[in-house]
Amino acid sequence: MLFSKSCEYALRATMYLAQMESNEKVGIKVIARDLNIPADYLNKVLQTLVQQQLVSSAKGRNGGFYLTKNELNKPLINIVHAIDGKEVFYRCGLGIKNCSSKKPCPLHNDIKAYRDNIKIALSNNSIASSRSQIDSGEVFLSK
Amino acid sequence: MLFSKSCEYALRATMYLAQMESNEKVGIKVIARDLNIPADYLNKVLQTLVQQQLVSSAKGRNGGFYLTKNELNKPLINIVHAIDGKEVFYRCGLGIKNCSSKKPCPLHNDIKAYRDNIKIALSNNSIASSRSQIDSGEVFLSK
DNA sequence: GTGCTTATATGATCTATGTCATGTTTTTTT
DNA sequence: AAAAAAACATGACATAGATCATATAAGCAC
Repeated sequence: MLFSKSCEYALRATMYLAQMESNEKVGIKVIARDLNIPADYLNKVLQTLVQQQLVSSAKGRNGGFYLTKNELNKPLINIVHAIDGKEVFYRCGLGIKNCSSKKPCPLHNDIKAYRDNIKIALSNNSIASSRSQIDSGEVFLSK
Repeated sequence: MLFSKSCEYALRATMYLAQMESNEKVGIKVIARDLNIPADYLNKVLQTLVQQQLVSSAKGRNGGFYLTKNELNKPLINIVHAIDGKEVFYRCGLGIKNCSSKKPCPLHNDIKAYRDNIKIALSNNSIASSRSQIDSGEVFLSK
């Protein structure tokens, strides 16, 4: 439970969109079905991403969600920041207010080391970079 | 937010009790004040630990919570298992049902490494082991 | 044994998160 | 221009987690 459910949905949907051909729009129902996520809820999450200009959308017939080239090149961590904020990577694992590297809690170093790891991975990998991994069957977004 | 708040409280309270002299009982109000946790809520959490025989308690005047030698030697991970269950260490970071090492999600490997390490640290360190670190001022449980 | 102090048990309330439902606006098609 | 299809916006509802509150039971001191 590192990320909120909204954030998990956001990451999966974004990676899903990254698999599409450039500018191919996908309707919310299709995304929701493919990823096994409640459509109305995912809709709400994606709206937030659209507002933050991390995902694009088009209304009307044949409309849907899609990623521009510019958006594809943004790091995945932007999605996390948009939904869960930056705090997820810094909050003390024991909930201690003044926990820091100078005054660490007993779990601080272990938790920091590996949270940093995820943070770096999400910062270095663009949204687009997940595409090749998924295409090759190396990793999966659903069964 | 790796652990639930209840679990954070449980870990902190247990480490706190580990600092006491053998068999010294501490009332809930004192623990709650020192750790800056709502007393009634912490009370509930500690009751669970008592039921699971991870913490001991005594009723009546001069009663309170304490740790036996046997309890001091148990690994910290028992606390996590008692409150949050074993699942915390295994649930997919993107909430994908069938995520596994054989069919990993894009974040699987990064998250796995992160959590395994914490799991190992909590498994290898006994409740008592936190005492020396805290005594020496190396780590802290509150400001 | 009486009274006080403490844990124990239970449940009510609050809050945040997640889900569902409805209506509105925009765009395309005919 | 009308109709349909889609995102957009808003709010109601459900659930779980966290907090607060009250009553009960057990043990100690005198």
